Amino acid sequence: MSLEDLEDEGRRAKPEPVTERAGAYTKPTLKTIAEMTGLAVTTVSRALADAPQIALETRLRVRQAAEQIGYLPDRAAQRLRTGRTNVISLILDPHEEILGYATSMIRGLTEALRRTPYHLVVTPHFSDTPQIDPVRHIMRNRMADGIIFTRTEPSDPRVKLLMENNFPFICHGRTELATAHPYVDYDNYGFAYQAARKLIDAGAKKLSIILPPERFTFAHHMRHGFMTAVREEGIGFEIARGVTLDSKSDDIRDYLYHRMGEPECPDGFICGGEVSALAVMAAAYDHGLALGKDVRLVAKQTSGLFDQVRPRVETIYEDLSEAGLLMGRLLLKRIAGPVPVHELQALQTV
Amino acid sequence: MSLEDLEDEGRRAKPEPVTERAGAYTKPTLKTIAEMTGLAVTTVSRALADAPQIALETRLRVRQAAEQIGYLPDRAAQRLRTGRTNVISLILDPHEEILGYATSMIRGLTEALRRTPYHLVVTPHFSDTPQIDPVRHIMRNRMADGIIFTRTEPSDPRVKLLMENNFPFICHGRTELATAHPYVDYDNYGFAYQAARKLIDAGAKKLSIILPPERFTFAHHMRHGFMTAVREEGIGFEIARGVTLDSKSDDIRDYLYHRMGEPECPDGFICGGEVSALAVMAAAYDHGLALGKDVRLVAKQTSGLFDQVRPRVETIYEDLSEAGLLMGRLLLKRIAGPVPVHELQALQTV
DNA sequence: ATGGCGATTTATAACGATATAAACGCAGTC
DNA sequence: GACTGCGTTTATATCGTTATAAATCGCCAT
Repeated sequence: MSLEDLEDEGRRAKPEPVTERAGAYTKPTLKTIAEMTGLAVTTVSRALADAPQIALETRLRVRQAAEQIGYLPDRAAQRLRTGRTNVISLILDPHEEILGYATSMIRGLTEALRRTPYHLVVTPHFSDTPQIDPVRHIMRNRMADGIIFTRTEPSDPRVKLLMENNFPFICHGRTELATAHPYVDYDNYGFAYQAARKLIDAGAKKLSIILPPERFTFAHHMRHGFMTAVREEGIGFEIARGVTLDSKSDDIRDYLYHRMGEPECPDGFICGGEVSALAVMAAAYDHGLALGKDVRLVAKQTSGLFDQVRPRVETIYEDLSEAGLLMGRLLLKRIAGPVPVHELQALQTV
Repeated sequence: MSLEDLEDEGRRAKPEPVTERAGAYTKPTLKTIAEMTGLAVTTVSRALADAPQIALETRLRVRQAAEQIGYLPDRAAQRLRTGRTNVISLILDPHEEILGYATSMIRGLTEALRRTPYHLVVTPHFSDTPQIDPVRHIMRNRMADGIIFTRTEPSDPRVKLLMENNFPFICHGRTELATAHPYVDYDNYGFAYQAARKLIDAGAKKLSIILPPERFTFAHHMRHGFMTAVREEGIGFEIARGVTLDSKSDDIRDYLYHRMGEPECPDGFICGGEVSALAVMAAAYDHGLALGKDVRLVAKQTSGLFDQVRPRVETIYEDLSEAGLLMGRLLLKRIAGPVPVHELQALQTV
């Protein structure tokens, strides 16, 4: 159905074109349908909501009329009246350079929101203000029906605030709070554990891991998995000092280059991110060290990037797109009504 | 100011707590301020709009009261009344795997929208429906005040539709339409031209370029820049057949691997994307060809990725974050009022 | 006929903001 | 004292939707 058809329908429906400018396209509303069918606006509204008090025949007639003129409810009006926004807010730190991290998640989220009335609004969180500000803002001003955020901390104030106010949300990552809360997380313990075992199996004698910043819960998970593996094997290890996965990639490379020139340097590296893995490779290359022989590497893979990286690097995959999908689905479920918390938790395994 | 303070203010303002549940936080509205100041709702509205008919003293008093209770206008109500949505819609194809492409642009966009009342809404366009659908939908249902989209085509129907309806938009990339339209674009002609010259200067004897899909305008620009350079130098060349920058990276690598095993293979490659550049490197590696000696490469860089890639690769930078910033600024300017089209065009130079 | 009942439809008010036109108070003028 | 004009404030209506209560209808029992 073309735009022109719709205009025609709109005009035909209005018997008295009083103030209507010729050719002006007027958006169909409930009133339009009411005039078409000779019913009251209220009836049309109820009919479209499929209320059982409205005669079945009327409901069908109304639905048909609505379809004919391509009626879509006005979101602003619905929102004003009902208080529901039909918006899911994704809080993103636009300074995060994390390669494709957000993109993958957005892909999964939009997939989950497909064919629902929900829109995805990206709410930036600029790091010069407290993390909790956008959350408070969204809650206080009813900017969304649900919130999604990432980079969860052990005693994350955002989680506390949202739980206290019973506001629907899903976060990427877990807290260490006593009360259970909704989340989608990746098993970073398992990642680090498996990565360490792979390196050991391949013959590495001393392991090193570059961790996320300490303030994030998943840094602890990774460390724990790493420590468990090295302790089990009684192998040498160290944890990269002064740099994290959030450091500028040049800084990571500089650190590694420096470290590789020192005695007792590790020969097995674990990287929780693709860019830092490339930095390891660059540092080794600049030292003339052979990857897979002098130095070994296991990286977390979140995109197709490492399929093209040579020499080939062992990777463990984290599906961020699926994480987004899960977060979207769980959030919609939570918004629809009260759900036991454990049904709103998902852990992606290695 | 804490949430509790706000509640207190809210209650203090209401002299008769009739239906108000104790402790329930009620969002401040114009009415709240009206009751606080003893003015009419209309006056408060006009005062906050800084209308000159309202006495300066009143304006100040109202503004102070608003600040005190942390008043923020209800977007749904404003939208319903004024028809303005305060929303910028970014149309994204969530199936695009383009690494960080969207993220960079979103970063720039959110920066441009910062401290404005505008929100960024990501509108997915699933490739199983016509490209124009989301545009039409946004226009017909007034879902946004302005639209941003990417991957512009020579006679892009989206541009036509938006121009016909005088709807504010900026697209990333240009059309070849007769009528000028707003855009932000990167000089891909210059990119390909410079890339070719770099390769020739480095001693390459036969050049190859991997182009974007033909339907996008920037594919033509790239080809043109490429052809101009090779013609000027009278050097051998070819254009990758059967694969584009949108192909799966494995397919690109397979194509290149195959090509590198044939006679008269190019020894200089131009890649308009980071993943495809890695694919070139992988193919060369798998053949045992030395990069920078047997095979040369110039890549377009849109992230910090290639700073860590070894051996070092010559790159030309495209600032997508800046593109997003520009698009945001220009769109806001356009929304604010009519602007000559040439003031809404920006070309990022190489 | 009268009342009551179930099934269906409708009128009214409200959400929170703003555009429009009207009203108000107070000066100065005739 | 009535009139005009100015600066300021306010009442009213409206955007499109929906929750609530009220109204209408036919039909059956009284």
